[in-house]
Amino acid sequence: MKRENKIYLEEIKDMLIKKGISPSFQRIKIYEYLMKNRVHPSAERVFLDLVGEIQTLSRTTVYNTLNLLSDKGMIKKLFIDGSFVRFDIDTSNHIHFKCTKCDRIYDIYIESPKIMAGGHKVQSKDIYLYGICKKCKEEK
Amino acid sequence: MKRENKIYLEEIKDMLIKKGISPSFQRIKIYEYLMKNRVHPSAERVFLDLVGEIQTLSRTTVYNTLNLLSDKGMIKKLFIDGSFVRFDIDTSNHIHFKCTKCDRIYDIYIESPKIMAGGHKVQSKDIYLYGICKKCKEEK
DNA sequence: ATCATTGCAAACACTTTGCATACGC
DNA sequence: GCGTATGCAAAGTGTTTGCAATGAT
Repeated sequence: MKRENKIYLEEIKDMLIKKGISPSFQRIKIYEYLMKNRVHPSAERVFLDLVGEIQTLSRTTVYNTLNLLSDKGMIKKLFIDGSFVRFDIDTSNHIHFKCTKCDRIYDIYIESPKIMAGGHKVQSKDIYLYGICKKCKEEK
Repeated sequence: MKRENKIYLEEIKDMLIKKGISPSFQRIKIYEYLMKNRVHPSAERVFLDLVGEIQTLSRTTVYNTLNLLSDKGMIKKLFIDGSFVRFDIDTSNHIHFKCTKCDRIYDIYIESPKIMAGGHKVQSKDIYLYGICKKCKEEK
């Protein structure tokens, strides 16, 4: 178990290096957090959940790291909330559904619709769905 | 010309009343601005462009009005920019393309793709495309 | 010893809130 | 005259920046 985790961390280290990011303790832990908590957390969420374990952690480092990972294409920023950014460790081609009741965000894997953009060169595409999720529907 | 504009303003007045919004001078002018400037402006943009004409206008009123119009479904908030909200007077079903070079936003009218959301109840859908627009491509 | 990363505090940008003034019916 | 809209200033959020201290090689 402990050994498994160690391997995990080594893998993260290698991924960071491969992207040209020096694998500091904080950066590894932040990336690990995103791997283990696939809830599209905000920077604040990452900070609050990690600061217990890493008491000296600062928001600055969290923001810096998340921006760095995003710039290097290791994570993706989601603008699904209007007032703050969420981060997605899954950079593969998928879309998001946000439940307006419980605020959970779900990954939806569909083959992305081909959209003609009237002569503009499309480089990326964000699709956000909003509504009531399965779980909330059933609870109702 | 002047007469035409008058009619315009009367129509806006009626639309506001129909939605249960009392048609104050500022509200009419803000809505009129959005009708005439279909560039998906930010609140700040609306404020800066109108404060020349209406010297006493305040940002508060602009924000209040835009939120009110949005709550009543007369305009739509766009979260295409991450750090600030843009407003779209066209609430019909369409999507947006943002040029990452000139920051212009284009409306794209397509028949909206039907997206299955794994059992969740989808109530609304935002599709944002990013890339280089026709104009910027040609200038290059 | 050098260079990069961290973390604090302050600054920032966008938006909302509290409240007194002014306006419209 | 009464209720509502306005507008100022202040507060609130989420994020970035400047810079000194720390850490890694």
